[in-house]
Amino acid sequence: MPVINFDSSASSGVHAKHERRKDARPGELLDAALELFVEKGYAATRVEEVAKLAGVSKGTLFLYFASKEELFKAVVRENISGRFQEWNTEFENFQGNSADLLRYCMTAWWQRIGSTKASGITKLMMSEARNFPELAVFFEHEVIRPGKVLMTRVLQRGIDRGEFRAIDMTYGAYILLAPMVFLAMWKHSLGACCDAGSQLVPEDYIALQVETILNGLSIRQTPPPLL
Amino acid sequence: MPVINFDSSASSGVHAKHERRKDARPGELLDAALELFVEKGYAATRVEEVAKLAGVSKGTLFLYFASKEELFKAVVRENISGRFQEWNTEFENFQGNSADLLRYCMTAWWQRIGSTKASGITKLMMSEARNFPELAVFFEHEVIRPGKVLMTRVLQRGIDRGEFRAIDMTYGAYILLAPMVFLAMWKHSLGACCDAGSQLVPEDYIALQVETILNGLSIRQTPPPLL
Amino acid sequence: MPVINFDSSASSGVHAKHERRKDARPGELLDAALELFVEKGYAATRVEEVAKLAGVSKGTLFLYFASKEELFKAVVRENISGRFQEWNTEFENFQGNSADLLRYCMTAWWQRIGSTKASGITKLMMSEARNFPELAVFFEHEVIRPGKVLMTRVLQRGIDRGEFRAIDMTYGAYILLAPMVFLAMWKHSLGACCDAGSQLVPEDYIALQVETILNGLSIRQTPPPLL
Amino acid sequence: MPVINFDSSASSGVHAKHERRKDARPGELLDAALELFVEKGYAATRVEEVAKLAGVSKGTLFLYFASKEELFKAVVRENISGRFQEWNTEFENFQGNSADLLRYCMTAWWQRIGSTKASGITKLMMSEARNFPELAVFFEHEVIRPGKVLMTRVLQRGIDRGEFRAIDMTYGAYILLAPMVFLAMWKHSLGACCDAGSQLVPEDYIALQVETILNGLSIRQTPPPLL
DNA sequence: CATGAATGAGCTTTCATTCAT
DNA sequence: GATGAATGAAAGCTCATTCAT
Repeated sequence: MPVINFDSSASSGVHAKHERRKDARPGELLDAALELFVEKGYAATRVEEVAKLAGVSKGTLFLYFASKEELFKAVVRENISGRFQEWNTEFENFQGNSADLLRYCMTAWWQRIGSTKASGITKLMMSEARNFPELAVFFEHEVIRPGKVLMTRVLQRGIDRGEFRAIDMTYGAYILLAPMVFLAMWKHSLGACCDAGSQLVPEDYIALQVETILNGLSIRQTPPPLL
Repeated sequence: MPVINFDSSASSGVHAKHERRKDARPGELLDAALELFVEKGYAATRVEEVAKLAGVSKGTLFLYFASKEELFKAVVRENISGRFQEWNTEFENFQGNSADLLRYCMTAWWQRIGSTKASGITKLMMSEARNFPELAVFFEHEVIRPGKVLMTRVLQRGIDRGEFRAIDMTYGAYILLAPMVFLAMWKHSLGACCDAGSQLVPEDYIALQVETILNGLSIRQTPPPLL
Repeated sequence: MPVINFDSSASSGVHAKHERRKDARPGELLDAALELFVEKGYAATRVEEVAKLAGVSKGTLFLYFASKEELFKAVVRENISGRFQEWNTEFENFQGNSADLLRYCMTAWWQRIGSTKASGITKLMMSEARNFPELAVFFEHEVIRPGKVLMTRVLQRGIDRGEFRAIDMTYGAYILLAPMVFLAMWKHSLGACCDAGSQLVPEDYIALQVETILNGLSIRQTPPPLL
Repeated sequence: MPVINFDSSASSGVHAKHERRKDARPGELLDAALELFVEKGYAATRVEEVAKLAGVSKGTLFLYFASKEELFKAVVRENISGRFQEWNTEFENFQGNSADLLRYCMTAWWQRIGSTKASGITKLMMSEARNFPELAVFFEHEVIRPGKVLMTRVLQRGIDRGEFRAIDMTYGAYILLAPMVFLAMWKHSLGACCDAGSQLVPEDYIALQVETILNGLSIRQTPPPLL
């Protein structure tokens, strides 16, 4: 049995593994999976690499996650979709005016998602949705839809309170989503490998987008006629 | 690396099609590759499919392009080129006010890029840049940078003429780029495979974004204080 | 090979069940293994399923049986045993004519073997004997040979008493064995998964086979000339 | 490139394969597949082994057969189901009496199927149908059903011409099928690995079964009363 | 005694690339 | 030039078996 063990002076010649605690396994695997999915994308990430990064064997990964697809879904649930409840609560308890709420939304998004690996998941889904329709449907249900609902409620709150002008709510949410999704994409694509990336300071970009949007939603403005 | 570059033989950016059968081969392969790369992305496109769509055998493809990667580079070279010269000229000759110019920019982008396969290349580059750093640099130089310059000039024109308020020009261009890139991504990802996609009518989305941006750039607005 | 053989501890062929919890373990494992081996065959049965059905962990199974193969052998040892003694006694005590004896044989076979899990072992052995030559030899000695002997005695009784015509006894037993083995196979293969299976009512099939065989063994018939 | 080539004094160091004619490939693969499927069963046969036996690589097999399942289906079509047309024609053109027809059927079956590897396919299907339901359905449609129809027609011909007594046709075909299927099973299971196997001379077994069945179908016999 | 987390060889299938024709 | 048969290194996933607890 030519097993080479670098870890320790294992008592016997036979494999001496089983070294870690089982409770931590799923979390370690999810961390490793997030890391690699964000770095390489879904298709290009090998489950064996995920396992290796988590310090376990290929088989162990499948002990905790039934398939690569389920692993990915768990990563999404862990890092994104599970948080909407908290965010909805924050929204409902928010006391300030709607401009401040909108500012808070976007800066909080940056701090909690945009600046973390979680934003890489958004990038990944936009990149690979077409080749993995089941994942796309899952992501749409778990992330896009609740995200759109929340953004719509933020805008509607402003309109209802007379703070924002009444825009078409069909696409209203995209006014807020587009800058965030763009930033997530940018950060994990061109921004991650070109000099150009260093030219975009996310906090400043967010601040500019927020203020322009707020100005754009201002009720004091008579909108110019369409083309 | 026996890479054949067709740019040199084509006098202008718009290359001549429908030449004699033999000489048309590489062009047909590039067309087929564009079609499939846009539809499925780089990694998920199989060279055999490209060859079949071009009506040749797999072996023939490798006669013209040393590898899948070289094929991809050739596609980018062929399709992303001197369009900015034309657009810069249009910009310089534009007679109307800056609001109309901005409207024109975004609707023209949709008609010429967003609604065509060209937007698929943008999507693909944002998706796979990290796995192809060389291509990312190439794309940044050839597309992103001139695009940013043009958008910046549009905004600066408005500020200089007293039509837009003076915003920070470092990231100003992204106010216009983010909605366009987001739309290109959306169209080729979640919009292409989820029900949610059918809810986004590009022309309406563009119109709302334009008007909100214009309102946001309005000088009549005293911006609300930052958080 | 720490193989545990429970045959020696069981006084007779019918072993005592429902002992104390601890001692019942191996028996529960054997029952579960019989169930699953019959249902899915040897190769397709997973040891984890056997353990789960027996209500123990995978590790426990390997505590009692050195390997999957040893488990299988134990199942065969446990379930194929001294039934022939009983049957031979029944044969010797049978009072009626040989046609009725033959009828009795085949209907009793169906009731005691054909319609029970025991027929699944016959099916499994016929299916996987080639991959387990040792087991095949064992099965031939313990089951096939005594069965053939018994069938031969039934036929010989009829011939000796002038009830059946004198056929070649070398293969005579197969006239009775073939329909039974075919039914056992059919029931556990195509009959278990195709519509065709529902068309075969075992009792009717047996009845028709019996009567045709009896007619075929009739002495009143001048056999037609061979080809 | 440590490729070892024993076949020839290959001109260069790079792999020198492509040595065989392409038209023979599918046939060679089907032969190899038949060989191994019959020897080891469906599940236990590795496609790589099939390829190796055919003298090609794993990838080449998938060039001709989309999957292991399709390979198996092709083997069945090649060796069994494609022959029913011929057999039906033989049946329709048969001029002799029905006893001779029945004799001809079973001896021809032995010569063409029973004594060849094709009988191994029947054994395989009876063994693994339950674990591969799709294959079972396929086999039922392609082999079992037409076989049953043909056997039924043989019996019906005899009854219609007043040569056989009128038995229940629901299971009549099984009177002929059971001895043949039993023989196929026996030959490829216990008969292939036990001494017992050598005791069964197929031609004699077939002859005895045929004559007993013919006698059993005789109209001159008043059937004994059922139990 | 009993557990079940962990292993890793092995399976079917894919696909960029090669090269004799 | 052009072909397409052939390759073989991976990939995702399974499961009998081990062993620290």
